[in-house]
Amino acid sequence: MAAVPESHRATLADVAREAGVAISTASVVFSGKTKVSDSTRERVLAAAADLGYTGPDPMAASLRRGRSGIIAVVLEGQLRAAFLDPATIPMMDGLTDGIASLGAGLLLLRDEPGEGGVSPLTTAPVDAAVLVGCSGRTRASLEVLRSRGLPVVVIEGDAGEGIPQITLDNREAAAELARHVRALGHTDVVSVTLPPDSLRERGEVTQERLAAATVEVTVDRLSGVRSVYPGARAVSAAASSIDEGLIAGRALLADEVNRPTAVLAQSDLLAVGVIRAAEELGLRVPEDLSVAGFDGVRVDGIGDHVLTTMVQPAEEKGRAAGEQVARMLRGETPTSLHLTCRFRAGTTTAPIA
Amino acid sequence: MAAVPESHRATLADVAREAGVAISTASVVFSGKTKVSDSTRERVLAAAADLGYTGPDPMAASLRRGRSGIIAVVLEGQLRAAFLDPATIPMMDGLTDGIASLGAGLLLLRDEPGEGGVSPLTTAPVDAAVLVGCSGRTRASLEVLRSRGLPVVVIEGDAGEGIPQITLDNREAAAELARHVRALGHTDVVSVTLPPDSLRERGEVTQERLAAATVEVTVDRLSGVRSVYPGARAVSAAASSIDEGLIAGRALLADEVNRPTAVLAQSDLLAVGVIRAAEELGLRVPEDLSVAGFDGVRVDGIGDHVLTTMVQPAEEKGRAAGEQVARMLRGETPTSLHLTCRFRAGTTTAPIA
DNA sequence: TTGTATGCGTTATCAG
DNA sequence: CTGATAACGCATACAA
Repeated sequence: MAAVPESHRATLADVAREAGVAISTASVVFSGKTKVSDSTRERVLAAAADLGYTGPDPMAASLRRGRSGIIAVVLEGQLRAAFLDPATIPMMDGLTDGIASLGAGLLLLRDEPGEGGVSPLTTAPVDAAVLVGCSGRTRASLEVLRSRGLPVVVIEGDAGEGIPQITLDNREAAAELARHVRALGHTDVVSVTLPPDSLRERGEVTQERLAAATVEVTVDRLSGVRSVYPGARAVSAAASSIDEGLIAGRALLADEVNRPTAVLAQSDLLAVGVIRAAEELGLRVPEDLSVAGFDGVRVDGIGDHVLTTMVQPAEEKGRAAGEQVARMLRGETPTSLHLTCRFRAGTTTAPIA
Repeated sequence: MAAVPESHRATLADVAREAGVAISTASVVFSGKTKVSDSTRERVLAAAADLGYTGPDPMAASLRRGRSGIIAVVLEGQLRAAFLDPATIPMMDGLTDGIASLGAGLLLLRDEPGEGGVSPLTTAPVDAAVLVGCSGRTRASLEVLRSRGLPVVVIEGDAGEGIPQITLDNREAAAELARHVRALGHTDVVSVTLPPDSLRERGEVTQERLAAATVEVTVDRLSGVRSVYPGARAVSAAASSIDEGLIAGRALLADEVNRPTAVLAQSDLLAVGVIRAAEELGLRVPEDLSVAGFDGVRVDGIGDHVLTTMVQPAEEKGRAAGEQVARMLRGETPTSLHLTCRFRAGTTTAPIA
């Protein structure tokens, strides 16, 4: 094998010349789209090896076929923010599977304009895009993508006309959980919610605040709870994390007089935090306090508890999005999907004493 | 704005014709590489808006420029496996920063061959690649990338000749932590390690097992501990998680007779698990047991403890890799970097009683 | 089965 | 400041 000349990488033309065949023939040897005699193939492959040719140039191939083999995943803000949600990773794994039939890769994009002021969304060679949690700026990203004529799928976000989206039955699922708790006899229930808006302030979720809320999932899940417990009290955390749940839990449970008998947390992480707050205060879960979560992701550090929760099909969410992308790329019409969460009985809720 | 014809997206040629200018002129209006009179620019922009032209086609531009604006991040196995390590996300954020000057995006690739048997590594239109945790199959990926003539940077992995790599002073950092503990008077110390190999079995780290270990970081950190505490006992966890630390901690601390006075965990997550195990058994940290971690990432759910640990420059790791990539792309010679961890005194270690 | 001819949509060079 | 022109490297329809 000859050394690779840094100056000029070998091209198909070089290989063809070396092998004494036409460029198209050499091309076909690599794409496999047409039969080629064994002898020719070998000659071509030998020439390729000799020249250090490792296959068609991806950029040239992309231009020619009109496909780059890359799907964009558009997340809000910093990566670390997006990955704070434990459902994100399984979702991405599902997405990877969903687009596996395309042999495509995932391009991680933030929805912020980059250095030069131009968003990578405008300049990235992608075949399609998946928007995750479409709110605020993401809405603008959608416009850009659409105007480029790219297939777009939205996961859990307000997409608008004619854009396939993957949604969760957040409201109904929250209601189911609430009914479970009601069936256990609880009447004094508080909801610990995700941040309702980008302000991310802790505290009571008032009417005003709810009216101005921008995070759909927060609103939906709370609405589900209140369909069972009208007017139920709700306090919001500043983020979805164990520590935030702990803070909310401490505030909630410290007041012995108005202490609820059950807490419905809008995420498993928050629920774990609440449980920990309860334990700190000497309350037993579920004997003294029932706690339910939401998401059904594997939470590290929960120890022996099994959280009562609604399991969301996180991986399925990604896979579905990927499949719709694949369909659109094949020219088929995509469909929106509404996925449902599944109730999981755990050890953290019990009949009221 | 005219409707976008699905049949044929407008091209620069269309815009130029509509605006009555040469293609090259229209091109410069978008690239800004040359002065253009205001009047011409406006005509071109107007024509573009009219035709629904949103800018140069990325694939064509890529081919022409020889740059796709995409950097590959090659991770081992499933995404969820890679993201189990809490240092991964800050690392990715750093990487994003590091390549910001390139205006490039990150393409997530697994190092497994895809559907058709051909790895995306061969066909993805990327300008460079960052390999994370180079072991086993990743080693083969390196070959592929190199033969394509792409710049490659390796983060925490065995890269081989002439490939710039970003490494951590795992051994020395572990030793520093051990010295801290020794200075506190502890003589009975156990190390809870990361998995030494892909078997991921829990249990005593024997001589044989250590000799057959494949995970460099595990070996290095243990070696650092043993440079201070020769022959110190070590038990391995099956993964880096709180729950695994809990399991290891229970096993370690249950035996009252041989109970160590200090535990050096190879990750913060493991350390938190050990602390929890101690608390379960009624041991106070740090009064009855000192526990130190490694990584210095923010661990959710740790409550009020501040872990004594070595803070690894996770974000810096990514940034450094990104910067080296940027350098190589600019034709400059890259350099390998050896980053050092910083000791952070917390509330989980104390002088021996 | 193999070769011929086009053009995918740009950008860079250079002349006007 | 603007325009003509030549690649960039390949994949396909079609002819042989």
